[in-house]
Amino acid sequence: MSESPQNEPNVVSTIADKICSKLQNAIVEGIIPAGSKISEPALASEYGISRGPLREALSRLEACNLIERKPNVGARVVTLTREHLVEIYLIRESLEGLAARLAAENMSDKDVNELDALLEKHKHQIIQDQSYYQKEGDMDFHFRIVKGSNNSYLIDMFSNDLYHLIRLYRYQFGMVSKRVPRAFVEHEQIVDAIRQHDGELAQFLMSRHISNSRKNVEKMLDEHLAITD
Amino acid sequence: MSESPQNEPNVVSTIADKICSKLQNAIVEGIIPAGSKISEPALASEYGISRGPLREALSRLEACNLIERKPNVGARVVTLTREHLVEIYLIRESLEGLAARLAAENMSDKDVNELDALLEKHKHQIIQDQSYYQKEGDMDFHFRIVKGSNNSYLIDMFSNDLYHLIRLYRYQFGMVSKRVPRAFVEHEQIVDAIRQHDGELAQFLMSRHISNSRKNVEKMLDEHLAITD
DNA sequence: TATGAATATATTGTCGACAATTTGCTCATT
DNA sequence: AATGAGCAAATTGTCGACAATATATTCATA
Repeated sequence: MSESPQNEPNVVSTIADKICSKLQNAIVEGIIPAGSKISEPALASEYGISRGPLREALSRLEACNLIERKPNVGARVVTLTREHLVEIYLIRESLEGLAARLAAENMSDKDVNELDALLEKHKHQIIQDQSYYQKEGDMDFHFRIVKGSNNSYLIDMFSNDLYHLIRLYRYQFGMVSKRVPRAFVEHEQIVDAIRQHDGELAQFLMSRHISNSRKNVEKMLDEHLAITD
Repeated sequence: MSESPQNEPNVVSTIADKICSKLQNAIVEGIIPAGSKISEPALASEYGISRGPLREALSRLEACNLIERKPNVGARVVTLTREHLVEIYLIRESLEGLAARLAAENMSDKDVNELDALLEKHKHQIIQDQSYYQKEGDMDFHFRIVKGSNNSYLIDMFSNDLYHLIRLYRYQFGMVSKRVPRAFVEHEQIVDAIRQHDGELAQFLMSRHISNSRKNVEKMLDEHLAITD
């Protein structure tokens, strides 16, 4: 049910919580279009709730950079730009590089084995359904390593802010790349480095992995824009 | 008036905005003690407002990791731990390293000159008032470089989340170090690298600068704890 | 016709009251 | 005296209504 990366059953009790999750998905999937204005009365009646919990949800959406709010004016869904996407990738290079280093230093053998099992699962999924791996599978891998860092702020940033932004751009720019086999090999290299507790190497490989991914995306965007124009 | 790092006059119009700023300062300065429970009715009447905008403010405080909320239970100010402080420093090493690199690539000569002027100002302040440089002066320098990165998410994270957390720990652990002269030299080195548009070097120097700072803080905490026990 | 002021409409911000849930207390039972 | 069930008090979550602000429209004037 829940699209959020945390494993816990996620018993979202309050209305604000539920509506926040729904809105996150609605924005990611473009049901509420990028750049569009958000009307509080309209949304409230649409979801059958009052404006109180809705505004609480909007606060959180603002915090995770999915909407922008101006006092006394209202909220808009963010507009997607190539520049912002690059900005996000640069931050991921830096932050997930750190995460990989810490994961290499901290993860137990048991954790590493589970990570390996995940890769094994992905190997089969790639054959039968590349698109799944490209979306959720890749996300699972990266989030697993962030969790392995054991740094609460890192985990927090990833699961609250970055996670939704990454999904948003994946969904709406909807790019399917030829990089899947290459990316999978890079994942294997990263896990190897983590298993050997080689933090420096894990950091280097993770940064480069995301950097490669960024360059690939930039190239695709350029080509796509060239066609569109 | 405003303690926030952005330069704009910061015309906070809405009550929720003002109360959020006030609460941020109150928490940073320990007026609302770390680890204490927050009573919505009590706070609301204390500040002479209703619970609506207060809850909106609490949402933001939660987003910047100053308080923790549990549904149907309430909010508590975060508790300060050595581990969390180290986590924050690690993230700063990574993120501000990136910021320095981007700043070296992007900043105009005019921006670099202003940064230099800031250092010159600090040089005099150190002589007459070390404590100022150690708190706000250091913050000014680091924020200036983050802004120089021109990465909106980086700027956002720093000014919304990290900024307040850094101030919180500085205030409450209130450590005054002997590192001021050394830190100043490191600042100069970083600016030099930025002036030469040597991104790699700027990143390395900034990461090491924060890493040194972290080690110094860890050492001081250990000594302090040793005395306390 | 174009521009701008004045008004009208709609939207956001704030408030106080009620509902739902949790916490603390009382009291009976072992 | 200690434990636990049941009840009372307090706190959080939600709602609908009102106030303040911004946007849209109307109308007069150049």
